[in-house]
Amino acid sequence: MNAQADTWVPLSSGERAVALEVLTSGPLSRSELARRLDLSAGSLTRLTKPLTESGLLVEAPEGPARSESRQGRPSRPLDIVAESRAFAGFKITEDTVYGVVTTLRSDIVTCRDAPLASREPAEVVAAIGELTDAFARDFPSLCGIGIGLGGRAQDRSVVDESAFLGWRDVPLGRLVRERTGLPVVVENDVSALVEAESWFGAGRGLDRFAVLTIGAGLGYGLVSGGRRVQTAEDGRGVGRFWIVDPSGPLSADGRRGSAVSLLTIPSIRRQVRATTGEDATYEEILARAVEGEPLPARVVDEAARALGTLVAQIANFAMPQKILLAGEGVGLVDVAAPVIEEAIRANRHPAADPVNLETKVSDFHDWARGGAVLAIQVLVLGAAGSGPGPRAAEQTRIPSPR
Amino acid sequence: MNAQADTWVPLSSGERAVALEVLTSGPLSRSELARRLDLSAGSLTRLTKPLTESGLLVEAPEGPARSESRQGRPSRPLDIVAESRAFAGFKITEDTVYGVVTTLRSDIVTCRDAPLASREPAEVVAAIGELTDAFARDFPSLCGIGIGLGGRAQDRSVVDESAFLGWRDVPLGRLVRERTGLPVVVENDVSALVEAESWFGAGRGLDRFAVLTIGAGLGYGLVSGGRRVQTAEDGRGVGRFWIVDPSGPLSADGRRGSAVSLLTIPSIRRQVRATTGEDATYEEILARAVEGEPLPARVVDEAARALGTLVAQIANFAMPQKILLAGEGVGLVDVAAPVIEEAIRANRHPAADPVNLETKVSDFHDWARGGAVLAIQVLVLGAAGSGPGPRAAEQTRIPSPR
DNA sequence: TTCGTTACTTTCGCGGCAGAACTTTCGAAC
DNA sequence: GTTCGAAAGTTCTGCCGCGAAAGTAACGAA
Repeated sequence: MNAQADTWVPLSSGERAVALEVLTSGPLSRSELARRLDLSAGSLTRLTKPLTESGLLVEAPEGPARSESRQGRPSRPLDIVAESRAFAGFKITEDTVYGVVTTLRSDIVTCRDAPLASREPAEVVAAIGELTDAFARDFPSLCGIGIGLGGRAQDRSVVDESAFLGWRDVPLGRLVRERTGLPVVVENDVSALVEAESWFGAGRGLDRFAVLTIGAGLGYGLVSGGRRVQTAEDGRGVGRFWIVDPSGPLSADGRRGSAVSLLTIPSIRRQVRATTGEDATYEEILARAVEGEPLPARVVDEAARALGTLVAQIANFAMPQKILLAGEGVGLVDVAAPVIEEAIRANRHPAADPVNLETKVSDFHDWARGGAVLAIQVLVLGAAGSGPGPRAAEQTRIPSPR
Repeated sequence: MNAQADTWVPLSSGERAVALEVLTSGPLSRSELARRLDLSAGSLTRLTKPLTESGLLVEAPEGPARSESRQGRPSRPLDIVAESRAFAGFKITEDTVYGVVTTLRSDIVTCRDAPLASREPAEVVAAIGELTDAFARDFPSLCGIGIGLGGRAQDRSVVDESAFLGWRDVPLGRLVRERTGLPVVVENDVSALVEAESWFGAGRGLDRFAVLTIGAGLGYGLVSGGRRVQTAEDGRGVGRFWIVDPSGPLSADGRRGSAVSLLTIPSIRRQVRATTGEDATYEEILARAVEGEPLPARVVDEAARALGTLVAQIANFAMPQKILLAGEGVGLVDVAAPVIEEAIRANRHPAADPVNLETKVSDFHDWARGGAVLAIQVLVLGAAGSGPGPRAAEQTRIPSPR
């Protein structure tokens, strides 16, 4: 029952494939698994037996939805005991640490936040430590911590640089590990969100998948071959150099019409403030644009056009099967969908496949959940695996033929 | 010796992996192959033995370059007898069919072209037939035909639509097959070039690889996971809807600053003609821009900026390991490299990895070579395989873990 | 000569897989 | 209710592919 190992690494490659498939794609019968993994029915019996015996998989409680009048012997869906483990995920902002506890499936069980008096590493570690203590009281099965923040992390542990925290080379992973005694993963927040959506969210099972986040800044992540592509600019504030409209508004750093200057929440608020003189929240601006107030409407329209242009460029060049819009700034989509769609149309071939666009409003707890997913990945893959996908060793080689 | 099968399909998966690796990456010793394919030395003996016995692989003649003072037993590189087979590749333009014969390695052995009196399918088939007859006389081992053209092909056989030929639903594959008796593949020319570069050219062995072609039109192709991504807009004249500069010059179809209107050879010539009044060739315009003539220089500069912007967008969003610029219009790179680089810099994060950009001047025979590569692929993979990469069945599934 | 080194071959044994036969459990037809 | 077919799952067998280890071959260096 509780004979689960501390990591899935001892599982054979076939067993791990089964466990991962069940983890990411809900309860699945053995025959369905056989189809998905391209294995014979016999192999599935062999692979699932040790997994059910060790308690990692259980036969699902057979929901009442099984009234589907199918013929033949009813299937026995296998499921993971998602609640058997708990994971803590944190998102660090300028003034608050947001924390969540999730199940193995990354469903959020609890939220709890802590204000930050300062941005000193010690202060942040203390806040995370106290939150973790509280989490561990309620969830003794807590077995991993993932932390997402705006900035870059080396080896998923050391914060290389974080402009908004003013950090350089802070060994956050080690500090939190020493404070809590739990394994810790530190990663850029956008990267964590991309992993989370690729494993458990909108990008589940997709080969090519793109995420664009809109908030205080912009974020972009690409999944190719089922694995997130790592780049040198990850966590360094992407989008300031995506010039959407060379004749657009001039930003503080001397560039015209960058995506950041057109699309981020602070930029939109600044533009409205500059023209109307009054300070309004993002939501107010969107509401006033809907009501037809000309100045906010113009700013929002410009933002929507920029967003549509970006989405079209992503679709044109990266050709993902799906694009996810996330972050606190996606409210724009609700109020300006026609403009966005028009901009996409204007920048994309009419015969092209329609852009598979999904929008997900994310608050800070969703970002924290991304951190928890990293912790889940570490348990499942051992060490710093990144995404279900071809073996790491294959990354740079020519994949096998046919 | 000549006991090669008509297709590699009877080979086992491991054998085909070995043969493909040798085919695309020159002569390789068994131990080097073992490293690349992640197999043991013993397995390599097992896999290579039937391949050498059947004559598909031979021990390389051991070039004199082996003076490398390495210790131990000298390696016996294995090679493919590239000249054992010949392949015909064709590129159809408005007024000419360009033909080449290549080896198994896609090295061009012969070129021969035929003028087209009309664009009627019968005329084109006749021209290809005559060229093939001539090729077959000189190369009795000719065993496949690949045809590239501007347009879309269904099932690699039927020309769906081709605007410049004025064709719709022309069964070109069947017609040429009946005329020549050889297996025929028909494909969009850009797609063929992408396959060729991905297998034998700049994109060899790369997981993510992008190709941008500049000529009478624009072309774009993306390789992800070692396989070319197919899209609905392939062969339908891409780039007319990539708005690079919303305040750019107005094109005939009412759009401003599209990549096509800024970058293609006809557009550049038209712009120069409109401002100077005289008709100049593309090469003349480039030369006059270099000499400092203001009007051509301005047009060329704008084109270079557009190209740099596009390259940056591709790098930003598709994150390929390499971008290849190809086509007849890449002469632009020679005369305006600094402007292109500046535009890339302006549209890309300064901390990002430098764009791995390669330029390849392509004439029509290079396009024809792309067709030949398709024929090679058919021989090697059987039927319509597309690129070395994960098994086709895996395409839509979640790849196996770790 | 001898030794270490590297490339390749041979042999052996194990693990993972498919395939076939079988069991279980359902719906549908009679 | 009985029978049949269909689908899910299990058990068993055989086989193929791989790695591990030992053996052979061909070199350079001491």
